[in-house]
Amino acid sequence: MTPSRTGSRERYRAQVREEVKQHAWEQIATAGVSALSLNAIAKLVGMSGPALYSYFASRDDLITELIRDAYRSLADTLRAKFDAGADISVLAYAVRDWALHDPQRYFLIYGTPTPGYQAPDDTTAISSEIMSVLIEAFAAQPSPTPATPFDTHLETHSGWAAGHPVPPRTLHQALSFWTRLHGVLSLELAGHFAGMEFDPALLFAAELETLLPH
Amino acid sequence: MTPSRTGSRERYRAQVREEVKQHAWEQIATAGVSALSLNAIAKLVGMSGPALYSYFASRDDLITELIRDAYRSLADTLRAKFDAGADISVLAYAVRDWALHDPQRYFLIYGTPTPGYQAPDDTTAISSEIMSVLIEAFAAQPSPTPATPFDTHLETHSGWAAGHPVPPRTLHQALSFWTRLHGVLSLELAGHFAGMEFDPALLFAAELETLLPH
DNA sequence: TGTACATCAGTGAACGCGCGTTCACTGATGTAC
DNA sequence: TGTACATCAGTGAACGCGCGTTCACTGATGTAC
Repeated sequence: MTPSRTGSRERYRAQVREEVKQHAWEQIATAGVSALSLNAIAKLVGMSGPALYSYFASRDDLITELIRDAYRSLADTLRAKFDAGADISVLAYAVRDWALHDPQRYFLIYGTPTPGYQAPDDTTAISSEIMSVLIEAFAAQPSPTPATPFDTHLETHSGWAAGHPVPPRTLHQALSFWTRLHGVLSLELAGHFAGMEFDPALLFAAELETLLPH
Repeated sequence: MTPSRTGSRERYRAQVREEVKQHAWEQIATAGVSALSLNAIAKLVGMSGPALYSYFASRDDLITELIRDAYRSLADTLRAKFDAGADISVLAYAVRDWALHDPQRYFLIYGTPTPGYQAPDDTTAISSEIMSVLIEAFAAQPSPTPATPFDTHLETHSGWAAGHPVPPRTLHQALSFWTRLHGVLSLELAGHFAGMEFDPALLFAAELETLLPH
């Protein structure tokens, strides 16, 4: 009500944008990103199709923003946990929870890439924020695992981790954390373990175990 | 020419079906499965849109057949290699080559699932054929790695591998083979290592190494 | 070898749909004096 | 407190598009006597 100096219109705009995104996520969860339709969302929000164009420049623009938000959400989650003292194991389960909470959001980031789609710069920046947390977390724990040829390779190919003066072994651990957990999670979420009676959570735990000092 | 007893019309039909699939794969490789269009394919094949309906019942039907073919191709590749004496390491690189050869085919199987899509029974059968080869391959090599809690869990949850009287440890190895290699491959193919200078092939090799007796 | 018939591949028109997006315009909301 | 003006959210009509799919029909191909 009180038309504040910072603009009540702006607050309203932000609110509508959020509501649109909310419905967009629901559509993605229900039928996948390819079924996302601006007109359908508009109807759900209670507006006419064209009205959305004053909130988002285009359909692709909306999707890009959802991707950005997804990266941000994961990065912030991990950063917060780590700052609160979480170790590798806790971070692993944070990733797992995050993924299980909304599988299609997970796949929007880590699933099938659209050929030709070029991610904006800032999402790759957020992506490397995630790597940073992992590297810091591994740097903070003992690393008894022996060095491999890949570690030697990393000695001369670690410019991407320049901000982190850690041994290659640590970078390798962060990469393996990422790939191993993604391996279990994405197959689980995609239903590839259906028909096998085992509990995916235990396979996840077993993979995590391989990443910890024993 | 010689109208044979087995039917030259049938041979022709099979030929057209193959040609249609060929173009379908090209479309998928170029713009992803969601961009696959029957009318566009028909044009490429030199026919009218509706003509395809005597070859495939529907668009979904065509896609399902492509999925089936993809599974078949991977299963046959691995089975052939194994029968020719391949060990775990060779099988791993066979998977990698298969994936790199046509990333979108790989993602059609192992990528983002379409919510609500129910895979036909025979594809899950082929999928378990793939697991069979892996289990047999691990059963044929020494397994010095120590047992884990997940192995104990598998003792009572391995009905899905009933055809293979092997210790749970072997099943676990086959599962880890699958998840670890998929982890590296799918992130690599999706471009998530872009910007990092290391060679994904070496990370793949390092992950493979963890699966071998050392 | 030739004719009569059945089969079937492919066409073209049509249906209905929903999509993204543009544009000119209306009515309400906030701002300034 | 009241009026005059600028801003801006949202509408409705329209454009053009391509999609999957159906249907009645034509012309060619193969089959049987």
